Amino acid sequence: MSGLRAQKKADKNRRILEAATTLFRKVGYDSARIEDIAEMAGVSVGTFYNYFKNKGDMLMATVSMEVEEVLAAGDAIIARDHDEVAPALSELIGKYYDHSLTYLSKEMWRTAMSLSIAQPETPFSKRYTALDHRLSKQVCDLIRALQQRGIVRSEVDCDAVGELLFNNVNMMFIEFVKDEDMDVNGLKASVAKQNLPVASLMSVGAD
Amino acid sequence: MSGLRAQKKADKNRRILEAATTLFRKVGYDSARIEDIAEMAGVSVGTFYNYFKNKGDMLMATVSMEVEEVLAAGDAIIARDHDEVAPALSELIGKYYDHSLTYLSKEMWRTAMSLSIAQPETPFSKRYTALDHRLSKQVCDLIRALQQRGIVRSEVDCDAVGELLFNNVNMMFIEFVKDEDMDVNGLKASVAKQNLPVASLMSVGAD
DNA sequence: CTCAAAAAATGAACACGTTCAATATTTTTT
DNA sequence: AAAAAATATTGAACGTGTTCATTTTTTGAG
Repeated sequence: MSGLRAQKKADKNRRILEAATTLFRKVGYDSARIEDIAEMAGVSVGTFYNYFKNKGDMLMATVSMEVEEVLAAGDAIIARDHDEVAPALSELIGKYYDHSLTYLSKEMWRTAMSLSIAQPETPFSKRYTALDHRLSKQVCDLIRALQQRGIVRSEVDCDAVGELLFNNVNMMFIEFVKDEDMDVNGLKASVAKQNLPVASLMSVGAD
Repeated sequence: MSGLRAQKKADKNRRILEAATTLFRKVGYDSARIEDIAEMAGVSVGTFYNYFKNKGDMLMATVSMEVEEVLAAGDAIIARDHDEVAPALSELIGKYYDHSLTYLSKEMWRTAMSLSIAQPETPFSKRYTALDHRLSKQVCDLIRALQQRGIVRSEVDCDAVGELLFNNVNMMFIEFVKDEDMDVNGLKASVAKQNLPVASLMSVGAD
């Protein structure tokens, strides 16, 4: 039975991941020492590094799950009928923000973003950046869908506006995770206010 | 002569700062060890920490100088006459980008941004964020100036649009410093493309 | 079943940012 | 000018992420 080794491996992988996410949420990313994670998972420090490239890589599993779910939810929103630009945008962006703290704490987001900027050549950063681009593309897709339904002016460059809006969404999210006192509703309100002029200018009918 | 101590202090401060920036640019931020910086400055490691709170704080002096200069240049641009939105925006943003690598390398920017996100409660992060806000406000000021000259539609919310545009500028700058192969001209072209629809929609006269 | 080769686990050792008790220097007081 | 107080310097020691030579476990062929 050659499955013994494979099963042990899968089991340890799961135990380490569980221990890490538990500790990250309980004591924070920085204070969760590899030694503690390894002990809680019932393995040695060396084994931890056998399963994960480094401490930061542990986060990516969680970030990835988070973003994949929100992308799926976003597709469902785009598929629906919308008759105004601003509410459609608010719904998609609101979904991003509402979902954001499901698996990750603000501190975990900060760490993930920080790592992806600090070491852009690592697999971690490349995966993070790829997820970001898929989100950006989704906002572009929404604008394009609205344009095809005749809600957005036909001369508007959907990709240009979509990227612009998403970059704002992203930057505001950075401000959000940097400020422990800021809540999701405040964030959504700020972004809605920023989007409004662009949304109304690009709408058909309004002038 | 009570100036002996003060003069020594100023001298050491300068020597440490010089050594650090030299090494950061020569071998990169991560590879520049405190021990090396201290040795090059002719002081002990302990003394380094007497003058600077930590390694990251060394960067802030440089970042601060960089941004202060660009803010001054930006004010001069805003004061000038403009008759179109897009070129005015491009000029201000182009100045930001052109100036950005004067004192800091891409790696130093990445480190600074990364630190400011990872530890938002530190003085480092607070200073960085404050500089960011002043830049954001400057973009708002430009839009407002254009509006007062009758170039931007009167119903446009200048702060909303300004923040949106600046957040895009900022996010694109993050992409820029994450990619060693991207040059300033490519960056400027991308941002100009993103700005164009908004610039033309908000212009008086165009529809 | 035995045993050699492959795979996995281990924890001591290392690197580097940071701290701090001890020491040295400068300034002030008398 | 001597002593006391204030300030500055020092480098060994510490904490924590990461590496790697060694040991243990698993596998499959003979």
